[in-house]
Amino acid sequence: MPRSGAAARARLREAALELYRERGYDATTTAEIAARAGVTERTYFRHFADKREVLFDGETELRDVMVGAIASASDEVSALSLVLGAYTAAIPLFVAGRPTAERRAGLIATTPALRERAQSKSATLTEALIQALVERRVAEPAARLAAGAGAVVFEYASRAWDGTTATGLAALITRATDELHALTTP
Amino acid sequence: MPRSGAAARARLREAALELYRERGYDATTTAEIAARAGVTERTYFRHFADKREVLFDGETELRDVMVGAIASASDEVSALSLVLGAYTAAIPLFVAGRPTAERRAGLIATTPALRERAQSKSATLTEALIQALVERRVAEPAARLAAGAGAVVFEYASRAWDGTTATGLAALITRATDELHALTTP
DNA sequence: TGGGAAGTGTCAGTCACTGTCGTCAAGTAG
DNA sequence: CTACTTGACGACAGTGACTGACACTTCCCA
Repeated sequence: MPRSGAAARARLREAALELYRERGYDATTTAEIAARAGVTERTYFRHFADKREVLFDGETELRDVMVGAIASASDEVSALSLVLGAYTAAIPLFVAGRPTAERRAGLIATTPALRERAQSKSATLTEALIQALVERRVAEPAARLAAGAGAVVFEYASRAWDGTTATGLAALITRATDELHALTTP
Repeated sequence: MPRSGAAARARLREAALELYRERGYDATTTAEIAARAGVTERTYFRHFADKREVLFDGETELRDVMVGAIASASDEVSALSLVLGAYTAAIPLFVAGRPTAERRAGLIATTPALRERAQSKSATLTEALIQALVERRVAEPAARLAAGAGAVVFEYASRAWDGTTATGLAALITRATDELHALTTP
């Protein structure tokens, strides 16, 4: 293998996060990001598809872990359990990524273009989970409902999470599921 | 009042939908849309914020109807009932918009940029419903869970809908809620 | 030691989107 | 009927995101 390019990619990630936070997303250009990372603008676009994508690197790893969790789960569990198990399996990734996630959170929340991309990412993730469920012979409509419900439950649980212990988040997930169950009871 | 501009806006909507379907979203320029509508590119951007937004005109009307349904609902109903009632109140809009919605559906599904915008729109709608619930003294965390669950339920129901009768969709919504209840039962 | 794969720089070009200014249509007040 | 106001529109220049093509370099492997 020739030059890896991983170092430049990491510098681009860090440079973009810094600049977006310093001057705001709209006020920074991709050329400035590239300059701070010591590369050309053209190289930026070889690593990231567009101006937003640089903030969402590593999503494929998350997806692989969760899809793998569904594929390798034991039989005889409900569709929702598979989905929630996938989110639980991903908790270590969330704990590890907490420091940078915190720096990104406010930025994404206050920038419409980035919020849009974040929503798209989680929708794509849900779609991947549906696909994984279907490959486990779960009927597609049921898979969609389970994956959607799992996403809502996880988002609800992670909002109440203090970000420290993995077991804390796991407990919040089961509690959120109970609340959803209660909510749908007539 | 001077010239209304509503006619030009409608022509732009129709021209964009036609061109996007004929040549694809990426292969059509905003200048071409404007030309077919008989206006300037600059006028296009006075009516629509960007190249995608032209396909999502009329979302504010949907939001107003649903928020209004929550605000004017009778007391003593659960948060989820409020949300599902809002979707039910919007069914006539879905029935009326069916013809154009069908032309947009395939286009949006096959164009990543448009899918992203569509997801963003439904997320914004969910956010508006949360706000409406909070103004009815529903606690914010519970409001988020109810609005999220309602969105999942509605999306699940509308997928199974044949698009003809309003009562059919209403029945599918209650059935989807039952299935979600069953799904969360341990 | 040569050769090929992958990363990068350079340059030209397209197109989405914006600021600004002048003009014109359509109401309204006098 | 005239003058004035209010928005919609056209014309034009400009910025910046993103792409295609080509040349060059670096590193690994045969």
